[in-house]
Amino acid sequence: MELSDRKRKILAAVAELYIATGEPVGSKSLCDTLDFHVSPATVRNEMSELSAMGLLEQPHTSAGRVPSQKGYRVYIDSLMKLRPISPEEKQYLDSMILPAAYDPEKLLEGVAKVLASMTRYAAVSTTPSGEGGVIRAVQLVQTSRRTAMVILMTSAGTMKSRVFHCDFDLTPEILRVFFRLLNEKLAGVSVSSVTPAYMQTLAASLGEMAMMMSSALMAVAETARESVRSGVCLNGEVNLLFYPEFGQSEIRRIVDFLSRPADLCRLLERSSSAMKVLIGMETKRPELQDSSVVVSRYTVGGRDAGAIAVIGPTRMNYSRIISNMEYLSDSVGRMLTELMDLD
Amino acid sequence: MELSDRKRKILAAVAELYIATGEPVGSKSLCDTLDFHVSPATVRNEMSELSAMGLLEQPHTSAGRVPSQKGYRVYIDSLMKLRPISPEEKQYLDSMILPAAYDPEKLLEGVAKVLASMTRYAAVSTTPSGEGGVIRAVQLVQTSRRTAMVILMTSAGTMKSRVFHCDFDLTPEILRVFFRLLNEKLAGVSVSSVTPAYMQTLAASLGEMAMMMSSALMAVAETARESVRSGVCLNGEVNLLFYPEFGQSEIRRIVDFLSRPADLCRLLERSSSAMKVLIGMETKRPELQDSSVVVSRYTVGGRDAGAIAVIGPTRMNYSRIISNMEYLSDSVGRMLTELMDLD
DNA sequence: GTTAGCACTCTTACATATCGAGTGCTAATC
DNA sequence: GATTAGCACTCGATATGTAAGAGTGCTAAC
Repeated sequence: MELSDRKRKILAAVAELYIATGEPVGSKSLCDTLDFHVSPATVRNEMSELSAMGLLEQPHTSAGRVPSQKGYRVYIDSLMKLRPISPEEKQYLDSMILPAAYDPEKLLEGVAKVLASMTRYAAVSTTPSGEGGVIRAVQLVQTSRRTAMVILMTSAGTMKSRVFHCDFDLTPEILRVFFRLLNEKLAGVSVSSVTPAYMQTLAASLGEMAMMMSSALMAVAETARESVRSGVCLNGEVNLLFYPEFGQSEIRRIVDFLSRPADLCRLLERSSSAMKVLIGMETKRPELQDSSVVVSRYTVGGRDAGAIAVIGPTRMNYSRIISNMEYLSDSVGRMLTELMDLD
Repeated sequence: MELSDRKRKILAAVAELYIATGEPVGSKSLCDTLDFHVSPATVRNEMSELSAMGLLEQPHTSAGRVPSQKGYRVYIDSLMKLRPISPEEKQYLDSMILPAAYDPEKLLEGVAKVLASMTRYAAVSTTPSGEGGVIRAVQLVQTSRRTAMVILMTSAGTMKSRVFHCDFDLTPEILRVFFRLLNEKLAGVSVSSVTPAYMQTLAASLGEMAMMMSSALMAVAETARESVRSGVCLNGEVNLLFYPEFGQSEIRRIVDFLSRPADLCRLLERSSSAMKVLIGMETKRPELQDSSVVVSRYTVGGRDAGAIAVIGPTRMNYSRIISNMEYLSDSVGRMLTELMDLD
């Protein structure tokens, strides 16, 4: 179905006005915002046709129009003008994420936080998964008399740490021996294969040394497990309170959904395009039928690695969100790529 | 003012019934729960007197009674029976915090999370502050070709890490030299004195070495700064949505308050007793006039170090919360004390 | 001191009336 | 043929009125 130029302008104006105010848009107020002169009656005729085409809908007969999901789709895909990110926004985003730039986990946590505070919606980020990568190095540092930290780096750019405790006093000597041993045995090994069972067999081959360091071995297994899983950071759920279209019960349902990492991850799954907008039921989740999700995937070293996303009401400021997210996922990708130093 | 035994029982019953149901309690339903027989009329007379004493109040004339802030105070201070924590609860709490037992930050984060999920209220925890402590050790570990992690441990039991980036390739040799240097210069130095300015003067004394490692020096200053500050972990704000006495606007006000770490910290400030219950306006915060806060401070090595807290409606299940929190703050204190190995 | 009885109060729910925003349709106009 | 003014109509929002019900306080009897 063709859309006349005027219809396109009207649809865009309805979308933008509704996004800005949250009120259904009537023919009269719409006329004021159009850049060409027509009477409300004409606008009414056009809107009536847009309704017939399924692009606009009315909450009730005597109310103004609101974009339908299909309407949003058209608006986003072909009408919306992407407002490029402003220098101030850029600077703000940079200042918030740069301090954690070299620690993937902290970085993605920071990204979720800044995204939530900037957009005033709920934000999610996933840390890159080490799946498919191999262990690049294991570090071992004493942190107190009987505790030490294991740090495990993978070729996929992940870095996980864990502190463990021993029943005897650690010495630099012990740590050095164990460090050499760990790296000998594990460097180059695929992360996913380092399960507790694998560590068990490794332990068996170590003789009495293994007994001493069983907690360390378990800590390594644990970091490996965490490296494989991609972590999910959630932030700003409470921002949803600020949108009157969400009642308490809706927010509860949404928040409940967001608190289930598995479901959340499925929502962010990789797709053909880096940027994806899911409107209402396009999410295929009844909990999100009145929400939209903007997902932007980032790449590390040219490979898809994780995603950042924003969840808010369908009446979302897509143009602003998208430009901010493009910048952020780009930054994240660059930072993490730099960390990998594949060279 | 003396309270007859019967009045005490009635006040306690009103409090408990109201806490359980959220509905103002009337004389009739109250009669059913009392363990002695009196008629509703008698109960009414007693309740009327309790109202006159300011221990109960009525939302409106034709409604049941609700404990006043003073009423809750009396209930908590002298009527409430502390239900000891159950083995199942203990096990659940342990299972959630043990994995992170040896990392103060992760531990307190975990505590806030488990506290929120267990109580269904909002939960806060503060990480121990290193203020007044001295630097015990600085560790330096390579994490990739051009990045390394600084880990700073203090005598107060804090441990902070940060990854930094260099413009040249790091070698074990460089790190070893720099490690020795850092520990020579910083071990035993008071954490609070390690400001960026301090690092500047330190750098000056290092000659060309300093130029190379300025990012490392800044990272150390940064970890020192973070060690001094006690971090605040917030969790479960959205749980407040489940209490009908909070409307959207109240929740918004509360959440807004909770998002200001400085204000939040003031609320948790140390006090004479380890466990403190603040009811409504006792918090001295208008945002929390309908909320209660239960604060439990934990000690590390015998010294007050931080706090965990729960924020919920005044109609809070104090008895359960308090016993859970006692156990948790005790566990945290013990774990962190073990970490310090002051010996 | 306790209790039954009753009038009174106040909230809640439901029905009814009114107002107004916004529409769709028709007929006149450009 | 497209545009517009005019107007009847719809339906939500708001206000008002009534009835039901929960719970009280008071009085008088036990």
